[in-house]
Amino acid sequence: MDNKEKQNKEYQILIAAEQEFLTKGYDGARTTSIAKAAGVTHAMLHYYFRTKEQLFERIVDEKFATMSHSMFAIMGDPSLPIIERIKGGISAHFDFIAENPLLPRFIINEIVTRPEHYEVLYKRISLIIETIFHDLQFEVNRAAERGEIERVDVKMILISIMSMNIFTFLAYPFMEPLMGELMANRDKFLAARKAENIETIMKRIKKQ
Amino acid sequence: MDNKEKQNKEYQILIAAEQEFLTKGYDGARTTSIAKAAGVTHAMLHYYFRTKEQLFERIVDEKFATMSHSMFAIMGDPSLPIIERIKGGISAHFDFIAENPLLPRFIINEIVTRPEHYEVLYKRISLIIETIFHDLQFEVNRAAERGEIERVDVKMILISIMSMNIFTFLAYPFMEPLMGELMANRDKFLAARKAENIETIMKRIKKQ
DNA sequence: TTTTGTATTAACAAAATTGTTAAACAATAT
DNA sequence: ATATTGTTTAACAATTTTGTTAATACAAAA
Repeated sequence: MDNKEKQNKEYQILIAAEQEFLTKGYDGARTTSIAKAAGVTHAMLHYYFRTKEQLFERIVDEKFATMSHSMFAIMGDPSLPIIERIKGGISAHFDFIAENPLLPRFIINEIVTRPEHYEVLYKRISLIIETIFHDLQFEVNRAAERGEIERVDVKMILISIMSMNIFTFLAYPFMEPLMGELMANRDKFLAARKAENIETIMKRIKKQ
Repeated sequence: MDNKEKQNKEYQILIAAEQEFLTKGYDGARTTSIAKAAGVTHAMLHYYFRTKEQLFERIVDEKFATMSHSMFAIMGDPSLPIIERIKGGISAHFDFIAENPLLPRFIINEIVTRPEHYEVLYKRISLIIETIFHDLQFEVNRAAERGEIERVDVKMILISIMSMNIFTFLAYPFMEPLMGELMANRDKFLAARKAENIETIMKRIKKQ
């Protein structure tokens, strides 16, 4: 985004819309509120995007693309030994969500409340997921044959990784007031949580 | 709920409201839609509950109570050996969420979008959590001294348990179309997932 | 059987929210 | 300079949604 874009009203509306939709969801968002935050009259919003629905679609598309990227992060670096690769994958995925902490709730709410809209999208993401699965499962099987790790179902491991990484941010506002000292310092907590997630998965796959 | 209650219009409205609020959230819910589902005119809804907000409060109170119960489930049976106790706690917590699969999303959305409403509630839940923590941490420390398990931070373990158990249901509609065979049969998948969560936590706390 | 309180309906009112339009204005090309 | 095109504003329209009210039916108590 160059300087022109920053002053550009259309762009300002997109920025404000992203914030509004991510925090309040489609139903909770108000086009007037978005316009106000963007510093334009609400007629401008309709001029550029016609309807609330169309503006929303723009944000959804971008957010689903972002989510695809987070899937790639979990894949790790294929040139590393499998243990290091999985460690790196967990860490990269965690960092990715940390930079997009509002993303998981947004995606989940969308999918749950309007599943019918996302059939096309599923096909795109399915391909990514299948590729990651096969590649990782192949490496895991080889390492298991060499006796380095346990023979595990990679799909289950990936679900566990996503669960622990994503839930950290999904439930953060809920847990924070409940956990006292443990979460007093956000950065410190997140670092500890990332280490814990890695440790948990490592222990799950390592040979006893 | 006896037969009278089932025919009772006030009760019918509560049933319909619960369904509507849990699936669509406060903003997405419509009082007219609730009234229609309950088989009454929407004036009746206002007659019994005055405002949408008050009707919502009723549902929120009940759901937060349900959530407190889920916390107790995770505590397990204190008369069992620590390993069995934790296994039982994970299993009971998983089953509890399985019976209330819409609960986590509802609670998280509420807390995130209106944190200011819940200060009173936090105090109540904090007490529960603190009690569970101290009791479990005490048992874990004793078992660690006897060399049965690793010395671990129970708060971290509990967060991991909640993450894996809750995320299963939070993201189910999202993962289901992506996972093909693995999730073809819901009951089978849930059983496998529960076993995986228990296995993961056991490996995390067991002495190598 | 009168009275009293509760339940119910239909019509209406108020507010919020999204969306439209005509006219003014600015920028740019011809 | 003027025509053209795109941008902006203010006022308005339509719809949806929540909430109210007056009239009425009904059931229980006095």
